Amino acid sequence: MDTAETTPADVPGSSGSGPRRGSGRGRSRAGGRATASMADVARLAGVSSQTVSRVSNGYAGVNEETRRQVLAAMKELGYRPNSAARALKRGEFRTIGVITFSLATTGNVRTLEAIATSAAHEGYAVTLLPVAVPTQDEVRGAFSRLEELAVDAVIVIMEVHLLDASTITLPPHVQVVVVDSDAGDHYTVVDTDQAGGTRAAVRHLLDLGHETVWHLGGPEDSFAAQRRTDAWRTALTEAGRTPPPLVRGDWSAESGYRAGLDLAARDDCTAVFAANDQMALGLLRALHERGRRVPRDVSVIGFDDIPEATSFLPPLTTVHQDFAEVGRLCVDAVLRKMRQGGPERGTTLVPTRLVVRESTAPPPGGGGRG
Amino acid sequence: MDTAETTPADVPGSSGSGPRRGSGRGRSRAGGRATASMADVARLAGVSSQTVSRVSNGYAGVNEETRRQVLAAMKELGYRPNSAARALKRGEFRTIGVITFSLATTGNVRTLEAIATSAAHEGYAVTLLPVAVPTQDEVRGAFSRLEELAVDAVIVIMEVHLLDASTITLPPHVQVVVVDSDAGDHYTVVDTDQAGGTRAAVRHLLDLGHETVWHLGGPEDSFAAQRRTDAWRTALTEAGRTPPPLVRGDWSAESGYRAGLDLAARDDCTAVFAANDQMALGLLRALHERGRRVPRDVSVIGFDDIPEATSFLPPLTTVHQDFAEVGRLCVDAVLRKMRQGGPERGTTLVPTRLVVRESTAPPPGGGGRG
DNA sequence: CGCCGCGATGTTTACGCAAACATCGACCGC
DNA sequence: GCGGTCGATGTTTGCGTAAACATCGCGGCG
Repeated sequence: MDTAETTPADVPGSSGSGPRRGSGRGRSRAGGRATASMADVARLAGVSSQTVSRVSNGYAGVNEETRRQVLAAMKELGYRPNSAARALKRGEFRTIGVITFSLATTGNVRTLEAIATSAAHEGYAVTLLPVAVPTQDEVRGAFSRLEELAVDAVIVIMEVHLLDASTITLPPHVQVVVVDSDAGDHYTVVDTDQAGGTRAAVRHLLDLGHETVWHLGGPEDSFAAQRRTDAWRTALTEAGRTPPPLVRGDWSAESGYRAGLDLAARDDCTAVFAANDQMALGLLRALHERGRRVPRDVSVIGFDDIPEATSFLPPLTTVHQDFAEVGRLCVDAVLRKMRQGGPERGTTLVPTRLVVRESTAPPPGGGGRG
Repeated sequence: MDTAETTPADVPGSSGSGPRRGSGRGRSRAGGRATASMADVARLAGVSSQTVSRVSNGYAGVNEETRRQVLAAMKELGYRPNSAARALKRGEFRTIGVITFSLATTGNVRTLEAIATSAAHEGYAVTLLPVAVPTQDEVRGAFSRLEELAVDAVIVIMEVHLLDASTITLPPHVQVVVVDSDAGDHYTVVDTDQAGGTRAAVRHLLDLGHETVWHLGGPEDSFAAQRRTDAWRTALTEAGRTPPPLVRGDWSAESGYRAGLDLAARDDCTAVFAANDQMALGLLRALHERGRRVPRDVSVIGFDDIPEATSFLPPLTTVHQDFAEVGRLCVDAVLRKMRQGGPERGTTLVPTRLVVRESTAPPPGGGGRG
């Protein structure tokens, strides 16, 4: 409407003057006019398309006056660079693929969010690739889909025995960074310092005077869970205590509840370290139902520090993980690898810290050594 | 006529054996060989690149023997179609962009997950576009970034007064579907039946004998929250009850806790409908701290049915939303719009249902009408 | 005074793929 | 047996962009 004066003929895209594409060529998708191309802009601005390209990419060596005209033409036509053509020409997509098995856990989601934000900041888009079932086949399938997909690099957020290098072929130029895995030897890995967090949690309980610490571990096939379990055992052993039998859940609150029912029945259980906050929640419920008060009778520590942890009954002492930092580092690492081309193996650890709230206290008997 | 004999000149695209790309032309990124193109495959298989294309796209009309040879050549060279070239040629990217403000709420995440899964199923990729701050500017920015991005359609998961049609320009061919918004008049909207769920919740409490139902609402700028609040008020009014003053939170458990502290102080408050489960969790804690037992003294209902709701103290009665279905329908709708080109306004509602657990009971006095 | 260099711009070309069209041989029916 | 047809394959072309190279005009300098 504001372009009322514009004579129909001098808006090129549509029939300009020559029989360019007027015939309905191009993709006149869905009844709408196709988008303007550089050539359209060039014609309107009275320059060559190469000059439009130069302006579009912010090159030096374009006369200020010319630049202004081109920009005006772009605006008038609503020109947007065609990213497919760009990608084809440049040989890169400016896109990072993220493969993830589940978005059910806080950690994965927060990491993903941070990745997306960091990537956007760097001018990269993020393509999400969900893997329905975490089987090797599925993962392999995801990777091969990803190859055809328009991505320059991949970040894998996943427990990964599934990531078997021998079965997965990636185009040589696609760099990979893995979160939360044991794949340290073959890949670049970014993770939180789970061992450190676990140690801090166990120490905290021991310092409060507990004889030992029980552990409600995560599923067997999770390396994160395994690492927490290992660290728990080590911390206990180092302190000269005997690790009680391991109790396992599957990350869900429900499984924590079931395990908690057992734990509640044992009088010698005065302190439990749960491998995540959800299970701690279920545990809390079980203990409550069985009349074991927290923290008076039993102390509980979680892992993750989900926002709701402050509202548990009682507010949960837990190990905080900085997922935002993990996401950021992933993007950094993968971009660095892309630019340098180097393999750059090894693991980057993001510190964790213990957040003490109200679910831990000295043991009932004569705790606190006094 | 096959590879070896091919005179350099007769395979134009890449000059047969000349200084093709070996010299580091093309994108010899990261030290690796560039990927094989159709022409490479064609040469190896001794066919034209068009035939390779036909095989690659599963066209009929290719001799079985030829097809086998082409497939073998593809395999040998590790050929992967270049999606940029494909997109350029076809004029579509096979990608759906998802704009979302936050991945902090269960609903958004679950919806996103379902979208990604459905999209993958349809052969579409999902590009994630996070919007840091939910201001109109930010949203507009996201949209314009999205335009340059390689997407054919957009799904917006967002509370959206921010989605002001007048300020947002989209390429005409990019279809939009909105989740969780009031934008019904201007956009295609998919949402859960929040009013229905709310009504069910209020009815349930009334049926148990409560005189009225208090409401812990979500933030003012959320339409989802607003709709739940409206429906609560309506349900109460229809039943001839007087809606008590509205109490507001911000979706977080912490805010539920704060509000709960107030609510706990009122003896006339025997039933609360919280606008989401997180706030209900905080509410539960506040009530517990103040010695008001749930459900004996006060009944509580949430909204969402997050997995942890079963492990609250007590297990939470709540309104279940089928986010997976929402995601699926979004993809369906947006794909349908793309193919038909139609505007197709209107709202699709996914049913919700009340899940009764242990946080609701007749009121303390002489509830249950007897 | 003609040539060089340089800044500004235009022209050509190729990225990889797939429609559109061309070709080519075999087989059919009359 | 010859035009027609059909299945299988090849050739040309162009999508929108940007690198590489070409051109053009101008001012300075030997």
